[in-house]
Amino acid sequence: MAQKENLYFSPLKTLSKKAMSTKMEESIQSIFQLPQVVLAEVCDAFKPLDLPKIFFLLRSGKICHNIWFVQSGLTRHFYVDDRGKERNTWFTVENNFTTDIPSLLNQQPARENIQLLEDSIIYAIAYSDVQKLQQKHHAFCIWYIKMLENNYFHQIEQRIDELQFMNATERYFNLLKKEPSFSQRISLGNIASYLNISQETLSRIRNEKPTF
Amino acid sequence: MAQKENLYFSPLKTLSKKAMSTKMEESIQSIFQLPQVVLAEVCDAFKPLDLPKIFFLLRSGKICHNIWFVQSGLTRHFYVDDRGKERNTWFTVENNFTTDIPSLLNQQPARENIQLLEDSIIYAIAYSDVQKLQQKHHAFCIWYIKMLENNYFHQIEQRIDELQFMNATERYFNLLKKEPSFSQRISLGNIASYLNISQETLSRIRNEKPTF
DNA sequence: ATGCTTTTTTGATGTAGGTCAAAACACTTC
DNA sequence: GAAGTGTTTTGACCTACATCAAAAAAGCAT
Repeated sequence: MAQKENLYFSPLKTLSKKAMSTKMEESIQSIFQLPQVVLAEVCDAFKPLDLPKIFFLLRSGKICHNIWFVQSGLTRHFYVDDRGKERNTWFTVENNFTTDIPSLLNQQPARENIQLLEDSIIYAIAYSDVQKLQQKHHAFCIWYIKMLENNYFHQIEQRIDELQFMNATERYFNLLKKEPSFSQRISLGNIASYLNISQETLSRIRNEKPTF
Repeated sequence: MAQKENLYFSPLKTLSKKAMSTKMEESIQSIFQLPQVVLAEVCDAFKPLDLPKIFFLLRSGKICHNIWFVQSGLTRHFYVDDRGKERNTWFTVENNFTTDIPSLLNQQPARENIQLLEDSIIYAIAYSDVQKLQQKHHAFCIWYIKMLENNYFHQIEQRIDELQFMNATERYFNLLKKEPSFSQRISLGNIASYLNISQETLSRIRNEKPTF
């Protein structure tokens, strides 16, 4: 799974403000209705980026400074274990916020990499701006709490459940149910890694071959 | 693991306000320094309870209305799986906040039970009061965000890691390192359930007997 | 101390899913 | 279309840990 990643270490292309879609505004407002002034400020803090497949939003070892909103496209979060194997921990699909929590909150080097699996339109907000907005606007705090609660907690609690209480087959079909598009968009190997199943076993599950 | 739980279905004993320790105040202030007025209001919203071992803070099927602060004592979170087996999902030790997120946030029946493993002093705040405080005090929002971030995220991300990337032996020693007191305070069976290991295997791990 | 209950340990056996190696398939690119 | 690269499938074998059953130990009440 060696990537031609270095090709893409060019500076981020920035979309014009005008090209900034209202889709993100909608996403923001659907979480909690912000006053127009605050909304404008929040949107202004999010910088739109048009990025190619294979680009790294975050590299292991670097400190994470952003929260991202995936407007279109797909990311995978992974780290390299002590045996050199890439381990996927998360995918973020369009209309979701994402970041690396441990690195962001403690401003410490990230274990995770965040890489694009598809050409994507991403809005990035600096964590320093998030903190400023928190200080400045009470309404933003409320929005932020709800964003964490809806977006983050829910998903993460489910993930624990899957890992703790489902077997390989159940994990796979559970994922298919939640994210039907994944089987087309993400390679078997990447899905297997996320589900903590070997490629071979996932292949057998997919083809309903019993392990005999 | 049949409990004599019903013995304790008496109304909650409430401690006098005077008995309310400053320990919780300290815990609150250590997360984020609140203005005196706000702090007073927050403390006032937390009701102290002196509860016996085996008491249930939350029962599966009920809607969770509170966030709790464990001043002293210990809780276990568990649910009963489809085969009738109790599955521990979490322990909360003194000086930590706890609740059942899925039930609290969506005000839906809980899957989890939260039960005391020791006589405990618990401070309970109604979620409705949390929401009122959020609306009323900007500072409280900031405190709340930090509380979630420090308290919750960090622990929960670690939990995913343990489940996804560690084997049984690693999970056990990792827990011992993080919570050395657990081996004294919590029965082997309860620890095994939390670690998602059978009692027998955990017993062998503890006694360094290889599985042959 | 003497039961009685609950928890922990030990041993024997079973199985889900991992690992290794090779073949089959699917893509790009020339 | 052939060659090259990456991905998926297949088969043989292995291992970590579960399950079942029974014994031993530890907590309790009386």
